Amino acid sequence: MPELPEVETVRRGLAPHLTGQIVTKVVVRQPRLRWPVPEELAAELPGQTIQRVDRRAKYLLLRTDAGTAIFHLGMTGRLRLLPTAAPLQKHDHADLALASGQCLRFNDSRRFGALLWTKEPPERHPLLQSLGPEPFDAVFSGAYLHRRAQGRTPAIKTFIMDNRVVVGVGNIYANEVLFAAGISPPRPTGQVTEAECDRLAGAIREILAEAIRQGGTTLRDFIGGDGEPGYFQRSLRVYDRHGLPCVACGQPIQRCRIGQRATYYCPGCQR
DNA sequence: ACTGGCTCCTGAGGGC
DNA sequence: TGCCCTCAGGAGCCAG
Repeated sequence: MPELPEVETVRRGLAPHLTGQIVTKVVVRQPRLRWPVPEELAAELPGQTIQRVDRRAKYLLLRTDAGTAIFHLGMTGRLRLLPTAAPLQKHDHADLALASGQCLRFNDSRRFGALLWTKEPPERHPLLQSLGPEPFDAVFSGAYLHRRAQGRTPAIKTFIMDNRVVVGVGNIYANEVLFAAGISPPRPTGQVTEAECDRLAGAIREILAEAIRQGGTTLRDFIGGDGEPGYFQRSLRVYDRHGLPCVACGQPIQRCRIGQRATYYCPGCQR
């Protein structure tokens, strides 16, 4: 399940292979993804040179002079560079064929992902325009979080997963970050102190940065297409550890649901 | 302006 | 062994 670190890992893996490449053809086999794949993509992208491969939140942006292709990997999306003639597998929904003879192939079993096309600057796309800061932006800080948190009653966990507040914190990392910061997930957002917001902002940056660093070690798997990174499995301290002893104090990890999401925490370490 | 709940989809895993 | 049910999850969307 790609979270921000995996999307960044995919971007870093793909960028050197895609930058400067000419897209020769777009093949869409299954246009019914999270949103329909726009017909303009296959009409307007071929012939264009990919100038840059960027990331905003969990969106990958392939910029050309005519427009930008936007990928979202959803839950199960995979992007791989393969020979154009590589045999198709189940759920191979789209190919961007390149002048090099390779193709960028999008596979997504659950179809929560997306492939879009915009002629406007992608920052103005409806899906991107109301996104909050990147966790590594200078404007993202404990003071920023604390200011945004004022007067909010829902759980702090829901708050940090809100893309309008900060991007890139999915369910797994929300659990891990709150454990690292020593904050109980159901705490009403407005009750979290400025000192706690400082810890929270720091934990978000550190845990995502560490995950990106570890994701880098599995870069070749993405490109080769025969594996996916398992880095987060090794580092998880609360997620999916229901009933197991807390790594810090030994108390059993508790599980509950917040906003329809599985939530794990240590009642001893998190207040 | 907020906020909680629903929804898309498929595959894994548990229970019987 | 096999079937059925539940669950998982990103994030837009809508109703209250």
